[in-house]
Amino acid sequence: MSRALRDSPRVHPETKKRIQAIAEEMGYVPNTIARSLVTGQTQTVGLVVTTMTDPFLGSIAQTVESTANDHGYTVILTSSSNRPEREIAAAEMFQTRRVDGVIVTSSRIGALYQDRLERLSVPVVLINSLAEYKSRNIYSIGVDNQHGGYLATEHLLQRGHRRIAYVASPADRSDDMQRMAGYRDALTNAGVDFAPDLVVRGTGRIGGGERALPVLLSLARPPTAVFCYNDMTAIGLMHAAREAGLSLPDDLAIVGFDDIAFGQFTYPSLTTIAQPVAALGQGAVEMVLALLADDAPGQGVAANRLIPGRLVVRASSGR
Amino acid sequence: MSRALRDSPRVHPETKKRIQAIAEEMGYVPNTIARSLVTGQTQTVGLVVTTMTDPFLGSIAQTVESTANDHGYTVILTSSSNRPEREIAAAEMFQTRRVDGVIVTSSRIGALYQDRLERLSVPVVLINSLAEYKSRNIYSIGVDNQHGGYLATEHLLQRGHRRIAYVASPADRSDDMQRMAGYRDALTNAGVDFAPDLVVRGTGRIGGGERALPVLLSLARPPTAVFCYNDMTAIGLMHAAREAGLSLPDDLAIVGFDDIAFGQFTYPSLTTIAQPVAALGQGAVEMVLALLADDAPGQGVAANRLIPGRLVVRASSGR
DNA sequence: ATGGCCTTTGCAAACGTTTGTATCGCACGC
DNA sequence: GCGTGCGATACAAACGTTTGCAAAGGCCAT
Repeated sequence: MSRALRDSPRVHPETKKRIQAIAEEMGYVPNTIARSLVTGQTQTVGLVVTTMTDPFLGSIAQTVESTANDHGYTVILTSSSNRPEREIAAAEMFQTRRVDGVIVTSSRIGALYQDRLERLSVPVVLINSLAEYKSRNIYSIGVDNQHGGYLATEHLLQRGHRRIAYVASPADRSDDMQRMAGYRDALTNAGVDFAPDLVVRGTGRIGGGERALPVLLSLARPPTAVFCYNDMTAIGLMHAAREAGLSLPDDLAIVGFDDIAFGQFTYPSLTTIAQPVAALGQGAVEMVLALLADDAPGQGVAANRLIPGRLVVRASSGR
Repeated sequence: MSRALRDSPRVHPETKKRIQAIAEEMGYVPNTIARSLVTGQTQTVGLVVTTMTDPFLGSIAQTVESTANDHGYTVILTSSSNRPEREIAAAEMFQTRRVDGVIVTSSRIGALYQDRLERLSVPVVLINSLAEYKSRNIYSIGVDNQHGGYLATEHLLQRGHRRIAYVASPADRSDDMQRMAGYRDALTNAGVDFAPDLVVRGTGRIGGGERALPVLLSLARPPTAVFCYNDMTAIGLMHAAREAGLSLPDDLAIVGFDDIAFGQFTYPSLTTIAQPVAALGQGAVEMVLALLADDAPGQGVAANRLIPGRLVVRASSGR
């Protein structure tokens, strides 16, 4: 009977119609569980996200869910809150649930975590993160952070700024390092010396940006412009600057990274590097699917991808 | 062997230890699929969210995932984008995947959709939404919208405002109607006549707030204060007002609803009604679990709940 | 030595599918 | 009348668990 509802070669189209009608009438609903047990496929991908509270990650989750759905796959959601034990637990859960693939966003992939992911022996695609070491079944897709950092800094340089600070993310995240590399490249290209004291470590969240302001203002020669690791940081920084009575963007020009929707509505509106959100979410799902379809890994759709970001000029970087 | 890994009564603790050690050594990972097939429980709840892009819904998703996880349940995510056909598809998917329960957020539950949900014959808990008609297995938890609307309006009245507008959500959503009822109650209580032209329909998103401004300003007697259906609407309205050269909050006092994180960082910072996000997400999961544990529906944890919101006073409503 | 209790071990049914193989009936062309 | 090919029909194994039942073995009190 399963043939009548799915296969074609062996069963006459008309009989198929008839059986489907009867099934419908009886209120028959196929049981994916049983199906999965025998086929060894769950038509399921696991998604790990650090926090859904961040609207950028929310957008990623949205496109991942949507394109997975379009391909007949279901998404199992876990949020790690950046806590390693939750990440490990998620990996174990994926294993017991026999997901067909895994997508991880914006996490720093520690050795322990990577080990777990590898042992799943299903395709793993990292969005905006890098594995610690090369691995057979771990692939990645991400924005070109270095290029983005370059664009942002170049933009500020073109506006005439020479003392440009960088408010970084917490630990040594790879995306942060790359954005900073782009920042340094742009400075060097313009003949501006890199000054280590102009790099301040934030948190990637609003509070980090707020706390960066006093540090920057206390410098002997404070910056006239700041490139921030992400929009949340930039928003925190702008907020603190306004509280401190600074006039934006005249006293301090600011550029963020991500292009979250709110950037348009901050005051002043936020100049930023737009992440190709749809391309990232969609691309990640398509990579997983290609790898499942046994496409040659590392080639075509299944190749690691680096997608350029786009400078979005608004008010916070001056006229 | 399954007894050794789970049950206690029949197997000696020491033997249990030994067997677990061997299982560990062999790299044995239990197969939830097979387990579900025989037990008829998937340890899974389906979550329907209109869009993950809205940070309020992201927070809800976050707490739902987190507490479900704490109870050993896994979350299957779907976002409906408010499209009925996706909601129907989600309900069908939940059925084929045999989820143990379903949580739906902020959706308007049409008759067709409700019918599908009912046919799942598993507990369904609605967050901030109302079913069209009573049903056996559909329960709800939500913020007390009417009370919230009352608090917001009362606050503006206390600030001396008499012409207070309301920017509503799109269709006849029940939460919108309740918030507006609270708004009217507060006006009546203060002896202020309700003026229908002071109610403008928005979209629940930023654009709706932006488009409401010209409508309000074109009135013969424009409002001096506005209560908005939600924070996104308020942010759009504030943005448009600033663009129009109005000085906030002096020219226009504004109150939102939800208390999304960004409200602290808008300019001016946003006075709003805080939703009890954690209580909603956690409560919804606990209701599903209580209903699964066969607790008497409608009583104790399994009773429909209405949780009060809280007025958060910031700058946008004036001093 | 016998019976009773407890722990361990073993076996098999069941869950709801997919999938391979076998059988059957039937119409067709030779 | 006979092989051929095709669609329908039937049957059974397999997927990896849980769970009930039976049997076996050890220990103790009688």
